[in-house]
Amino acid sequence: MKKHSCKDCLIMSEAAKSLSPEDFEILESNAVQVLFKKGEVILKQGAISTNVAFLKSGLVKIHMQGPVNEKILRIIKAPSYLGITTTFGVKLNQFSATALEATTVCFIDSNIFREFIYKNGKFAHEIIIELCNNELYDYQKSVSLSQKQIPGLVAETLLCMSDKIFNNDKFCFPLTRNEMSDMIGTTRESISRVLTEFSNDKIIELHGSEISILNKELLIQISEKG
Amino acid sequence: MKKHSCKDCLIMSEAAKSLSPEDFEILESNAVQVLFKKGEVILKQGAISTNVAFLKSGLVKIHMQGPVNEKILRIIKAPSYLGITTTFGVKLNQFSATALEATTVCFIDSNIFREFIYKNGKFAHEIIIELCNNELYDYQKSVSLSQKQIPGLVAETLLCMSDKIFNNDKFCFPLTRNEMSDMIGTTRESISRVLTEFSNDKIIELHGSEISILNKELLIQISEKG
DNA sequence: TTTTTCATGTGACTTTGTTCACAATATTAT
DNA sequence: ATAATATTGTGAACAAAGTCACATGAAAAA
Repeated sequence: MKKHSCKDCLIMSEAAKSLSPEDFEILESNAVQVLFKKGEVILKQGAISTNVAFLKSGLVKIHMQGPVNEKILRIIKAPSYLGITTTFGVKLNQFSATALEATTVCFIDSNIFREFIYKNGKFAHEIIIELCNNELYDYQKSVSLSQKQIPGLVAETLLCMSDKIFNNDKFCFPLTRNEMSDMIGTTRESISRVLTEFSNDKIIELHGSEISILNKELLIQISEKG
Repeated sequence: MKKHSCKDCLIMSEAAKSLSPEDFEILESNAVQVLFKKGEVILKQGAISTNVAFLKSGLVKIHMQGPVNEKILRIIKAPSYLGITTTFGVKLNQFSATALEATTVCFIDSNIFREFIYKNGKFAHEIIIELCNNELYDYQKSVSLSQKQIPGLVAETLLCMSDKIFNNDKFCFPLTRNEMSDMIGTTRESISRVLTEFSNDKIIELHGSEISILNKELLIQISEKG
C-alpha cells in the first residue's frame, strides 16, 4: 500500500477519466496500489474476489486450470483492468493473474466500482466498451485456436507480441516454452521444434528467450494460412 | 415488423426490467420485432451494426468466418441479447447470427440502448453482468477446446445441449454433423466416428439428429477427463 | 413421383502432433 | 563457486485426427 492521488495519476483508464473530483476522493480512499515481482500471483483462481484490479504498469498473464494443464488465456499489458469479469459474474475468481515482470496494480473496492457504474453513465459505457472488445478478442482467438495448426499459432503469437505488446520486432519473450505451449494448446516440444524451424528458415533469430523477427512478411503469411 | 408493447412483454431481459414507463415508450418506438425462419441470417458478419438484437424466442448460432472454415462460437437460447458486443466495440458486425429454428428477435436502436446505459445505472449494471458471464463462458470454452480431445469435446457438447439448452436427456440436435465439427474444431468424419462409438458403447442412442443420452455418468466422465 | 442435392457413415491411408527418453543449458539456491 | 533445479532441444516410436474415396440415406426441388 502506498500514498497516492488517483486524480493526478497519469495512467488512468478511459472509464476513470469520467469521474468527478468527489468520485476521485472516494476512489482514493478505497483503492490501494500494490507492487508485484515477476512470478507473483495477483489474482488467484478460486479466491474470493472483493476488488477490481487495474494494471497500472507491467505485464500479466491470465490463466486458468484446465482438465489437463494450465491454460494461458491472455497476456495483458498495462494500462488495463484485470478482474472486472470476476467482480460482476461470480464471487470467486474464475481465473488467476500472475505478473510476468515487475508490475503495479491498483485494487479498487468492488462496491465502489459498482457504485460508479450505477451513478456514472460514461463510466459504465467505457467499461462496457472494454468488455465488448475483450469478447471480440476472445472470439478471434477461439477461431484461430481451433483452425490453425501449430506453426500458424506460433507465428500469430510472435506477431501479437511484436505488434501489440512490445511494438518492436526484437523482444524478450516473456513466457517459457512450456507457458507458450499452455497458451497455444500444445506441448513444449512442439513449440521448440517450430521455433527452431523458423530459425532455420531465417524467419526469426533465437537467443534463448530473445526473439528477433527477420521476415515479418513470411511470418504473417504462415499465421494467416494456418 | 409488428405492433407490440415492450412494457408488457413477458420475455424481458434483466436489464429491461429496470426501465421506467417513459423509457418503455422510447423503447417501443425504437424497437421492431422480426420473425426468422430456420436458416435465416439475423446478423451478418461485416455488415454495419445499427441495432442491438434481443432474442425473444428461438435458438440461434453465433458464427464467424475463420482462415479455413466457419467457426461456430456459441449456441444461444432465448431470452438473450445477441449483438451487444458488436454495438460497442466496432461499427461492423464481427460475427454472424443465424436462426436454428423459428425465432423472434427484437432489434433495438443502438443509440437508444446506449442512452439507457448512460442514464440508467441498473440497466448498465445488468448489461455488464451479462457481458462478464459471456466472457467467463468463453474462457471455459477456450480451455476445453485446447485441452480436450474430440471424444471429450463431443461429450461436453452433448451435455451442454441436454443441460443448458433443452433440459432433457432426449433432444433433436439442432446442428448438422458438419456444423458440429465447426463448433468443436474438427471434421464431420471425426464427429461421425465418435458418435457411432458412443452409440456402440450404449452411451447414447442415435436416430439421425435425434439423440438420447443413456449413460450420463459415463458421458460426464468422458467430458471431464478430456 | 422422380430427380437432384445435401448430409452421413465408414474404410484405408497420410499427416500432424504427442509421448518418452536423454543430453545440454540456464537459473536459482546453498 | 558449487550443487540442485528448472528449462530447453532433439530423435524415435506412437497415437490421434485429418484427408480422400465411395456408398448410403434423407430432404428438397422439379
